[in-house]
Amino acid sequence: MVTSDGAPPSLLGLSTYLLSLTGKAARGRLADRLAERGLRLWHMAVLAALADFGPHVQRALANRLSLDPSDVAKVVDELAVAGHVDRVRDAADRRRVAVSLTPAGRALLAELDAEARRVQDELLAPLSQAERTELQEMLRKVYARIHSQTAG
Amino acid sequence: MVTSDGAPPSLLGLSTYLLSLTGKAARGRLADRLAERGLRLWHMAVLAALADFGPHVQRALANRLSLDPSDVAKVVDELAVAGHVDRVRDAADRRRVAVSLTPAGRALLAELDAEARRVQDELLAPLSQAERTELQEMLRKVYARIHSQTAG
DNA sequence: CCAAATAGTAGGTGTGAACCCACTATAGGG
DNA sequence: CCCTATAGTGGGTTCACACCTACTATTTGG
Repeated sequence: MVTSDGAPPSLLGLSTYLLSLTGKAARGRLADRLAERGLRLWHMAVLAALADFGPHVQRALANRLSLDPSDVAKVVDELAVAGHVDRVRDAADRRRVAVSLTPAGRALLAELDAEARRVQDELLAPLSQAERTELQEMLRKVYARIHSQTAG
Repeated sequence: MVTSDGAPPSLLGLSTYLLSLTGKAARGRLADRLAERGLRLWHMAVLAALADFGPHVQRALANRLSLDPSDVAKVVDELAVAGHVDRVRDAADRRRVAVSLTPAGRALLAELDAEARRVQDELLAPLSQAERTELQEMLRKVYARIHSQTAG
């Protein structure tokens, strides 16, 4: 009867599985940091979208982040209550709500970004700088494919 | 007001985030395939552990897979009902239950492995063979670190 | 000017995952 | 022989996430 530990090699031979394990670790650690501030990953994603592209109508946020509009409403609401984003009703089309970053939101995002980089340093510690760059590039390629498939 | 789509670059610049996105995609696709057979990832993990290391006492499975013993019981129960594993009460220590693969279970695992490789080919399509090998190695290193940290 | 489409929102559903506790059966040490 | 530890198990909790539906307010096209 086996008592030794260690994950099954036949699973670790599958990049799919390895990717899902490391992804889970990355997600989990990042989520933990965010949870300390009462936030979830989507809060950070929304802040990042606003920082990168400026104010969005909620519908646009939903499209960009591939998140359900009703879930966007909830996330935005929480961010607004906390003072990290502003919501202003569009005067021309009163159905629309423009969401924009507040200075507090921008500052928060900077902190979250720093946290994420700390998680990253910790997670990718066994990799050289060159390897990290390579990994980043490969993941980008893979992500681009996933994303285009999802969109198309 | 922004209307274009595409994820925020500031997120895609974080390997942590990319890893979590690609990991989610990998996990999701694999889980979908498994779901078609009424299985979840843990079922596959248990089958793989048994195939790689032979029969386990449930406690040992729990340790190896870092899964709660009570959850192991549930997964093993489902596999046993489906005829993929055998459970036999240890004669020497009647508290223990030895779990082993049945031929059906071994066959199932082979199919699941093939599915996983198909998912992998699809997911890693944008990468060359050399890159896939590199990715695999890097992920292994990262995983090894995660695993040792969790264990220690 | 009305019908249809659209933006936002409230509320609810189902699922996987990660835990936790209590309980039974059994074993083993003092 | 009893006390404690251990294996397995059933049951329940909490959480994030992905969805879906119904409804209001508003705009727009015919």
